[in-house]
Amino acid sequence: MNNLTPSERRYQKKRQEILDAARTLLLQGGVDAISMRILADKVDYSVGALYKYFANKEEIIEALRQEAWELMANFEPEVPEGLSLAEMFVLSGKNYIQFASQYPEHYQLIMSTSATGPANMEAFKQTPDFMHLQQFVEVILESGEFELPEGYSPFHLALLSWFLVHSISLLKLTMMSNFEDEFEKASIEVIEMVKDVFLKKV
Amino acid sequence: MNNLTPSERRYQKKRQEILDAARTLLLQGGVDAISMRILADKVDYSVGALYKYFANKEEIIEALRQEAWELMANFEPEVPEGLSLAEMFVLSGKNYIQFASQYPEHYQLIMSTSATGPANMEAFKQTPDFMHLQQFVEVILESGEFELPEGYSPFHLALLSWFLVHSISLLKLTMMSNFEDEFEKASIEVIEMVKDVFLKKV
DNA sequence: GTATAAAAATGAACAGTGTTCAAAATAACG
DNA sequence: CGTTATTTTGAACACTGTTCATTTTTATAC
Repeated sequence: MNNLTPSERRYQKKRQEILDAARTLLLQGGVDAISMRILADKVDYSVGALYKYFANKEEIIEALRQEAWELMANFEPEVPEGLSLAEMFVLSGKNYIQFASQYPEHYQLIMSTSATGPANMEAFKQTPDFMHLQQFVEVILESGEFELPEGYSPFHLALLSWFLVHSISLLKLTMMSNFEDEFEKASIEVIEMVKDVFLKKV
Repeated sequence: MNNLTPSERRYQKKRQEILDAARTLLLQGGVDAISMRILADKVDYSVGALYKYFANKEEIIEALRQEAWELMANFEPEVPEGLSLAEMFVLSGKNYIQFASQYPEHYQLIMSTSATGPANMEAFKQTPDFMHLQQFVEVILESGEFELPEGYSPFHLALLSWFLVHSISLLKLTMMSNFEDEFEKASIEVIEMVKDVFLKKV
């Protein structure tokens, strides 16, 4: 069941302990609050010892970013029954925004990916969350509830939707943080307008 | 004409000199490249002397941010004659994105406004660039080229447009920097789709 | 159980960062 | 010129991430 040597087990345990402390610091004061010395204090270690478990600070942050991605992937608030696909379109937008609000540091960590982004458009399209979004958009279009103007593909609508929720989530945490409730309300109205304007005319 | 004392003139001149050097550093390596010691070197000053001209580093950055806002406000690429309002809608989106591409450090400086954002929605609406955008949207709607679904105001369309160009500009500089051309192409198609879907049906 | 070899933890040191402040140099004014 | 203000300096403080020789701990062999 456990084919690791005792020393390997201890190693992994300590590594996780460091990561736990780093996550606590992240949640307390954002990514800038993660300091190697403070981190060493929290896990009752010397500074230098941390570098036996992680090559550098960025590797710790990268591990937390990975965690954040998984957190977002597994974030699935309850979906009420009996909704139309168009209504679910709005709801899933709300859910995305809700995740960012509920886990602001995690969300910002995910989005501050200045280092490693997708290598090309194809790689971005295969990002789990965008792929999921595009598939959902395709379902709505095939159902006939939504209708695209001539010359555009589901990809365009998925990208539009992603721009929306991405913009709203990030702005809510930064520029619009002084009036986030008012901002979110207006933002959701915008999503609803997008829904209405893509609804198939009878 | 010049009612400043010589000492005041020298003071302002030196202040500008510091700001010029700071701008150079900004353009070379982004906001993180602005270091007080390096800055002092560039203007041939001691570190401490800088603090007679600016209270702290953030005040220098804030001054550069102010400059960046003005730069963006005065950024008006040539507009071809004989375009329809709908076509101008797409073009002004392109122009916004072009500014961000042409002045990436300035644009990111503007958008990294985690410190000072508008105090409330009303203040945001009166931001020069958003006000300009909303007025333009109103013109298109009044002309009859665009048509809104029932229950929405020009504000909603202006906000949607702003979300789009904001998202595209920022993503192009960060997450999608590995394939910015491909990304911009797809992004503009999204803007065109938004144009098409709001076009008044005959 | 003890000696030996390997792995891990330490704490000082290095090169940075923004900021402060007493002391020295310069400018302004009577 | 002498006195008072102002300006400039450079050292110091409290941080930051990272490295490394030295010590301590753990694992292995006898």
